[in-house]
Amino acid sequence: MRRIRLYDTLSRETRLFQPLVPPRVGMFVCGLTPYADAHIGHGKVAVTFDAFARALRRWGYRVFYIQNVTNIDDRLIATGGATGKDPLSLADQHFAAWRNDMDRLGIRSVNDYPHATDFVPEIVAQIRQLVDGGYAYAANGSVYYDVAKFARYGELSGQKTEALRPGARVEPEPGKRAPGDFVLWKAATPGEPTWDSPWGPGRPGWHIEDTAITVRMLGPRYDVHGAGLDLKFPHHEAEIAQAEAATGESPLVNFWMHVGLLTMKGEKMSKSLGNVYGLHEALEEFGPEVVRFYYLNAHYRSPLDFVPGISLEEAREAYGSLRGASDRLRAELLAAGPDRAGEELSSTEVAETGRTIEKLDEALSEDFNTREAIAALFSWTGQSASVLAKLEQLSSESLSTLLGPFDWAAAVLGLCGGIPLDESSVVPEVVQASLDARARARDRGDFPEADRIRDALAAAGIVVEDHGGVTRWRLRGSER
RNA sequence: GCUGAGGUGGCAGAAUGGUUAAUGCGUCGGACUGCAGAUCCGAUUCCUGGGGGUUCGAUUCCCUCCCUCAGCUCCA
Repeated sequence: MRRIRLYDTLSRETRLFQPLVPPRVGMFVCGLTPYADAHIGHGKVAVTFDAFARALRRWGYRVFYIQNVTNIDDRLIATGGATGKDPLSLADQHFAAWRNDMDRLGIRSVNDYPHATDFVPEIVAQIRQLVDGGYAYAANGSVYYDVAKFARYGELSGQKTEALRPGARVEPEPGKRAPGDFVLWKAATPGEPTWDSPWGPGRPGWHIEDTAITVRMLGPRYDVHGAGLDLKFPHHEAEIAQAEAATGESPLVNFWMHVGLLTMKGEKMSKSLGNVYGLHEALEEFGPEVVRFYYLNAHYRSPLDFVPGISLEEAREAYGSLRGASDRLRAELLAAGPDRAGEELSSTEVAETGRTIEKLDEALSEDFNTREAIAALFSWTGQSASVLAKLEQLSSESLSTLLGPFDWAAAVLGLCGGIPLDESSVVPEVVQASLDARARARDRGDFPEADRIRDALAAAGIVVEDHGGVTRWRLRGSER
């Protein structure tokens, strides 16, 4: 098992990663409230932890990764009410769309998506523990967490409850003992979905589902909790307070991993600002790998500023050269078959390739530095340029060796994988007929006609390139 | 105001108490092309927010100031 160091937000230090029960790793990532479609900020979190889980698994850890779905919540009820839809089926719809986008993004690591409403008995049981333990109190059919009873409340975020800006957005609900207390169980309001509880009909508060789920599925303590930085307070603070008070065990989480937020031209994305860029649109326009590359090309804890019309375009340019090299390599190996004889790599080249793979693992072992790994991939392709330029002379074995770093990238980062060219959508014979016409035009020196044909093909998304005496074509955006 | 994360070349973005501070994009040359693209070769050697301090040596450690973003009970 590889030695990994990880930054933990709670202790504010980078420490050796030691799972509670190696090689198993329990991992929980705050999921979604499916009241709207995923945006590119959600994609960043998803890709970060997808790649992180892939890396751990590559290193021999047995990762159990779950992501919750808050399918009952104020926003769902509000959105449902506005559109005349049942909140639960609204949640199902959006969750289905979310899953489609995540599949397209290449998210493969999540083992399960537990839904809040499937854990109501666990939620009620945990609230009861908190009430019995004196950490929570009932009022007007609701139950609140008494923040003052949990001494470490605020430790994760460095907040002191008494220092919170008074009155800001703290609802001065009747029944609350202190403004900072948060709701565990919300008394029923007519027309909303409700469940029975010892305190009367109602529904779960926002924070409680996570700990009900994790205690049940991962145990009272687990290894990794991930989410966007914006959830640190109050949500994660509440999770700690709930779980640790309910189970009596501490710490709830070994490593808190908070992902730097993605901003839009320097500002937070939000519906009220009207600057939300949908993940679906990004995938449509740039394809999954460019989007993944964009996220992974920065450290996960750094904030990332998204500028429409620039950020993903730059990512496409940068990623294109890596993708191009891996495509050529994979295509050549496919053409060569497994047993082609040919030039062998020098021992230096073999060693460099092996060392590159080692560098990739090392980069991710030090606080999951994907940017460093990508830099190593670029360096290696740069160094190997002369070899990569004469692939048709190499043996199959040499080609396989050279594929090593790209196979690593495919497995862990979800980049530079199998050839995704969707050539079935064009008819090769038709393209070839055009190319033949162009070749005849070039032969007789009619370059305006040759260029007209090339431009027409380009307009259809088919890029024509002359390599020495050979003309090749490919679909534009072969990274898709 | 309080809490947290940041400030690195034209841009994006790593790293480190010590050889020329990665890598990529862009730009500029060259090779190859009818031209272009792709690819290859080379250049872009005076970039670490300001000011102090510790040190033989600071971008890194300490203090201080300035600026940006986020959180302060909807948020990934």
